[in-house]
Amino acid sequence: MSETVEKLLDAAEKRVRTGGFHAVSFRELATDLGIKSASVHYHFPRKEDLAVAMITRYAERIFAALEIETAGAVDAEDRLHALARVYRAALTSTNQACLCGIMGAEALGLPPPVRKAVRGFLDANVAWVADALTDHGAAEPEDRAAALIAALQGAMMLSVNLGDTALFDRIAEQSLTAALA
Amino acid sequence: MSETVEKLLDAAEKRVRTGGFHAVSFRELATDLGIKSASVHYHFPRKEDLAVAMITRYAERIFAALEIETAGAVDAEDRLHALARVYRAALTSTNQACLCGIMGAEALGLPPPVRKAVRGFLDANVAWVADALTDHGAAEPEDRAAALIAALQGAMMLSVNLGDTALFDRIAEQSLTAALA
DNA sequence: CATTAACTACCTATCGATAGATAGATAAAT
DNA sequence: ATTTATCTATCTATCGATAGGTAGTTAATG
Repeated sequence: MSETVEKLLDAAEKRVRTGGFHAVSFRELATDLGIKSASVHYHFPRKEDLAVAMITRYAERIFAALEIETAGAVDAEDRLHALARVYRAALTSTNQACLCGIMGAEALGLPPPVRKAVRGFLDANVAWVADALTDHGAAEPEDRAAALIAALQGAMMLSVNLGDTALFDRIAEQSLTAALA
Repeated sequence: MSETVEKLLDAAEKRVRTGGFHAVSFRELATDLGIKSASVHYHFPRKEDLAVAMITRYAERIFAALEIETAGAVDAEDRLHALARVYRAALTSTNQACLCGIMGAEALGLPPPVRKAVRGFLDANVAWVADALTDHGAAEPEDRAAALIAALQGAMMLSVNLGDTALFDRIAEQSLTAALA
């Protein structure tokens, strides 16, 4: 992936996480990089191409971070705490919620390929947690996993809106305990 | 409130809950009602005026529904179940998530008055739950209330994205149990 | 009662800005 | 010579917003 593409995805992600998919324009991204909007179209013909690439990269980054954070983790509790740390890092680094939490909120208004990519990310997250909970011997691991992801995504949204980053940690702690009970 | 204003707010709410604040235009709303966009500006000079009115009406509707659903409810469990029913009705009536959950996701890109209104709604919801949990004698009722609202909001987002409305119910049941534990 | 004033709810017409997108040229690198 | 990455220039469509006008209703005044 070229440097320009990386910078474009950086700029786009920042803007989407600020105001959503429809709050981003090719001209703004071009200005961010000091190029022309036509040049952005060279790298991403349509806006949905940009969005899908952005989500793909985001997903890879999150799961790579999960890989690192779970190094040496054996039991489900450690693995879920690793997940909370990864989510927390995504939240606190820029004080913005999860990219796919935000695009998930506007899902019904997204171009189908973008919506599909968002769903893929959310599905993969739920499956990852369900895996851990299955190892833990929890009852109905799929539903518990969905509940945990919902709580963490909601916690990010709430923390941003109430201007209380630490709130995420307090919610995460409760939700993890509930998931493992 | 005039009939036209009501219809405008209906149309706007439907569209915001589909794609967010930035996915709504005065022209589309005008077309929905069979009038001209200039006439929409007559009722709501700026877009943020429309959004704030929409949130205000939404909040009133939700809290009125809560009032009805909690009729006769004494203990916290019944009151929280009433909350879940109200949220569920908001979700299943149009298969769209909470208006303020969606606008909360794009909070950082909203005009300040709109962001403030969204925050007010979320704050009021947390406070309502905290009230019930305080009566219930729960430890740290504020944090538990925030966790429940986060879970319910996240559950709506997840249910819409995964195309599984019943998932909301399963997450809500778990979250309510955790909040009351 | 008749007239005037004010108000409501729309209209036509238009503004400058911006949206996503495309064609074709240019210059450098492989 | 081909590919890559950018440019200039432009297109159509739409954006939020404003100015100014027109019926129809209501309220106040003489």
